Amino acid sequence: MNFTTSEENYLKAIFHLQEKEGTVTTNALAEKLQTKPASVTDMMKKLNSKRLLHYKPYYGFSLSTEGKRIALFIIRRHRLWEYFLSEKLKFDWNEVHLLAEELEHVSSKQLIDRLDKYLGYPPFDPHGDPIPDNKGKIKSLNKVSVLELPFNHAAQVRQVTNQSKEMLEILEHKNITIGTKLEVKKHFHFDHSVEVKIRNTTVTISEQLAKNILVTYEPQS
Amino acid sequence: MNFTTSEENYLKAIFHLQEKEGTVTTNALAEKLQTKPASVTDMMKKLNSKRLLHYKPYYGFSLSTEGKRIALFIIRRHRLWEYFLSEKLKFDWNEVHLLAEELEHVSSKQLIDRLDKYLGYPPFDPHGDPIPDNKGKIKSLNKVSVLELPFNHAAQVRQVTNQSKEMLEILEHKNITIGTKLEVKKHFHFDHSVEVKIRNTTVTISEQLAKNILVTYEPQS
DNA sequence: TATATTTTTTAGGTTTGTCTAAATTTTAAA
DNA sequence: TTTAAAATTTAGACAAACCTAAAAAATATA
Repeated sequence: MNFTTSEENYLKAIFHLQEKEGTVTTNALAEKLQTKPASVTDMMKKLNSKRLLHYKPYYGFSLSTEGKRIALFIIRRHRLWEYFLSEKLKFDWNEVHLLAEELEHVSSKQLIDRLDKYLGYPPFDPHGDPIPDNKGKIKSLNKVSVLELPFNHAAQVRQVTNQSKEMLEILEHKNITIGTKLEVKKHFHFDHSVEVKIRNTTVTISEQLAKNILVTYEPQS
Repeated sequence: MNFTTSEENYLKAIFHLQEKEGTVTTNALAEKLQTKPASVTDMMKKLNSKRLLHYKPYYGFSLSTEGKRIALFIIRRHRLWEYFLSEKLKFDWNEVHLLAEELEHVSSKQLIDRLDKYLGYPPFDPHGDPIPDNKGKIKSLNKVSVLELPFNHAAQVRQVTNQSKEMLEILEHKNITIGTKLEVKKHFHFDHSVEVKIRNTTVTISEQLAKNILVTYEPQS
């Protein structure tokens, strides 16, 4: 089955909202897709008739198994292109999203599988988000914020939950990016700031910042 | 200015027909784009009003300077993606066209310029067709068919004008592909077949085949 | 619980790119 | 040069994906 760009964008948006908020409402979806609630309702009827979601007027909607499966493949395409743009074409990891948004709708399975192979089957995209494999499976990591990280554990930055300009500015200044390795050394109880060791230097990070930096680490066995 | 996928396909098709046949007719364009003459007329009006072509009802049409400029950029995108698919993702050079047809409509100039750089500024695509540079300039080669090639000149296969299944079959069998180096040794007057040296072996090629294989060579200085 | 507010849907309209069938113009043939 | 055939355009419709304004349903508030 083939889907239009618009259908794909709806499926992807529903998937993300479902994942993040638990539920999806007509208004939230309209907001996310920069469109009007009435247009969302139109599309819900269409996707419902294609059995990609469960929908009852006024009762809300959610992706069907098939809808989820397709959303995961769209996300796979998106994240592989993001990886390509960042790794091969040397785009900054915060520039790749919009371009991948367009490339993801080229849907040849063979193309994507070969791209995957060419890139060396990367499990995570440049933002630290997992890339579904060619069966739609995602390798999920146990991510915690720097705030929750225990002392003296080697950890690696995986994701930045707030991507405002201000946030990116401070990250750039402190030279923290996806993949950066760090270790928490100390908590200051006065303002809840955190002292962190990065590449043999020590920096202090505010509570707000620490909260928005997600890392992975190996819990002591 | 930004154009729809449909507009871009029309511009590209007109450019190719103009180049190959000299003129473009409504029917020929409809045939090429697998659509109906009435639809072509509709689009001609639209492109005319955008000043991308010169159009007078019943009198025919041709690309304006601006239309040509844009067509060349679309062709640039198409051929760079073809090169990428063939060179990096290891698709066969006769499989890349359809995929490039989709990728070419992702129109970010920055993306294409970086792709170009990443690929090493290739001047020719896997079919031997020239890739316009980032100013729309194409490096044109003096191509001749194997039939017209003088004796004992090292030449290189650049293009195959007939791409039927039958043609590709015989090329594959004889191990001739874009980039293959060859030299003409002899003409047989009886059936106009040509004896050609390829990689230290000698093969005979029929007149029809020789006519459809275009090569470049350095004329004796 | 009745009323006000918010959310969602319906009704009807627009644009883009397509179509078929009919009309018009050009070109070819008698 | 008149007629027949072919090419092209016009007229009117349709599907997809939007929109606005109004109606209906659900939720929150007095």
